[in-house]
Amino acid sequence: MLQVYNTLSGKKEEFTPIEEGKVRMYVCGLTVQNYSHVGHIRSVVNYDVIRRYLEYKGYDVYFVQNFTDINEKIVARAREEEMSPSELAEKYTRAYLEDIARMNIKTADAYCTATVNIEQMINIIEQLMERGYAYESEGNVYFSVEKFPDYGKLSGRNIEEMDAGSRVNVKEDKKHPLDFALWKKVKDDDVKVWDSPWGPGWPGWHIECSTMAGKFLGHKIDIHGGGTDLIFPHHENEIAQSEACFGEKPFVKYWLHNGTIDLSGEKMSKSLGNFYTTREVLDKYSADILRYFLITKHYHSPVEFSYEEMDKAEISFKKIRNTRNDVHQITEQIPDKSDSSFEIKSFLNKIDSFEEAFFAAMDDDFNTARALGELHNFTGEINSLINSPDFQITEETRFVLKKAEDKLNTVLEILGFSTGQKKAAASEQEQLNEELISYILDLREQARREENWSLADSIREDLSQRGIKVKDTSHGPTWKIEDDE
RNA sequence: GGCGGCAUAGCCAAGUGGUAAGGCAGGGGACUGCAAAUCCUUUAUCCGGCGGUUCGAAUCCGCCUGCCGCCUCCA
Repeated sequence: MLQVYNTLSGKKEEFTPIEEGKVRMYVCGLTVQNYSHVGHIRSVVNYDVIRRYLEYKGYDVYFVQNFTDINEKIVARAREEEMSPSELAEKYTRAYLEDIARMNIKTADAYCTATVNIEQMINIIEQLMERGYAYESEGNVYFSVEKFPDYGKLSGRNIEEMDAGSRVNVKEDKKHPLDFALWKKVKDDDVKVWDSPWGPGWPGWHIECSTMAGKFLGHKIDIHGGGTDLIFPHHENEIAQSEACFGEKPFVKYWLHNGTIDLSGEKMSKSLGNFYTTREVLDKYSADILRYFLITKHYHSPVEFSYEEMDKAEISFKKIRNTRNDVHQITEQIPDKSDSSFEIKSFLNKIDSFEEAFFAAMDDDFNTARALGELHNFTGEINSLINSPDFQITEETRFVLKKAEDKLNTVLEILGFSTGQKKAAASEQEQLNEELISYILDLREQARREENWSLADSIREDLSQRGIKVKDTSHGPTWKIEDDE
């Protein structure tokens, strides 16, 4: 049974989608004003894993993500880069899509942007005004929080307390300090604005998510995700707008929030200027390692990013990957013998208990940290088995290890790691290459048998120079094309 | 000032009532021509502090201390 922590209730709840077998999922994307940073990518990886897991469990998931492509920041950044806001947004949207492709993120079923949905937003703002939830003031339109009794239910606040403690300068044209903009008047002559019944301007930030979630997923959705820093006011305001306009509640059944990435104890963010972009980290480490680093912690917790910890993650992840590769090498080989006295049947139980433990962890609010711990236990068992002195490759051991390999591939796939096995699509050229490498290694084995270590070592070194890493094992040499790790 | 969260070994990190997963680093072995990898073993009588509830708490309650997030743009 899958349980998820719902910010709305503050508890873990059993996950049951609104419509059986289907999951409608909306995740706040980013303001496309710059390259994505590690904090963004953590969020993306997190919901990628959640989505993959839901799909693995058989749900038909429809996943939508937005881009905020117009606001004051975009305009400011566009000036800096001397281009139009739309050009800037396009540039960084494209960069983002490149980043997530490198990260092996499954693409959303739909991406949406604010600027192509202005009409729908205006429509919703009009409805809110008709229903008395919103008012116009000097060309701006605000949502009136006092008209929405549930305001604060997500973030656990109430209007009176907030009002008392407010330290923010309040715009005088608001009826209540917490009222937020649905439509903003913009008088900048150099910037493209949109016409509206209230004059030229552009939409407030929050309305785009209500509008687009409603448009693509309907008025009630199963999962809405984002960073903890969006709980208030962004998601609180989304609830207010959507429930007030569509009249259905709850707008979102499960609110999921991921923790932020910190640097030296402070939140990594563009406004603080303390961030590492996704691409600069990916220039140093593979996507798998960054992903591993991110999911060894529970997704709610804040995570301190550092290259020291990335180095540890690299070593730790490679253990898992090496085991997967070693097992694969064995299952690909022709058995030495048809049978032997080596006892392996009991290992099937270990495969089963691993499976059980792994999925129990994932069912517990997507506890990837625990799941990875179980994975390490399992790879340890496998290594212990295949490295034991009397291990032999027989039909039987191969059969059992094939099961283990399949299990490993399944969980690595769920967690979104690259599976790396591209054997199926090997071209003729690749096959020829493989045959040549096998041939070279056969010659090297001959040299080794003759204890011609200098020749054997220089062959290994030369191959390594060409990106082919050779490893001598008790079952003979293995090789692989070096990845960028 | 308000709301919320966190505090587990040298580091990272699971664990929400039954007696401390996992990874990194370190110690000791093994395997090995070398390299790479791997295995075994070891490292918290204790979970920020003080009280309380309980047969029993890192886990529940109270107080205290420290750190962080949000309340302004933010994944």
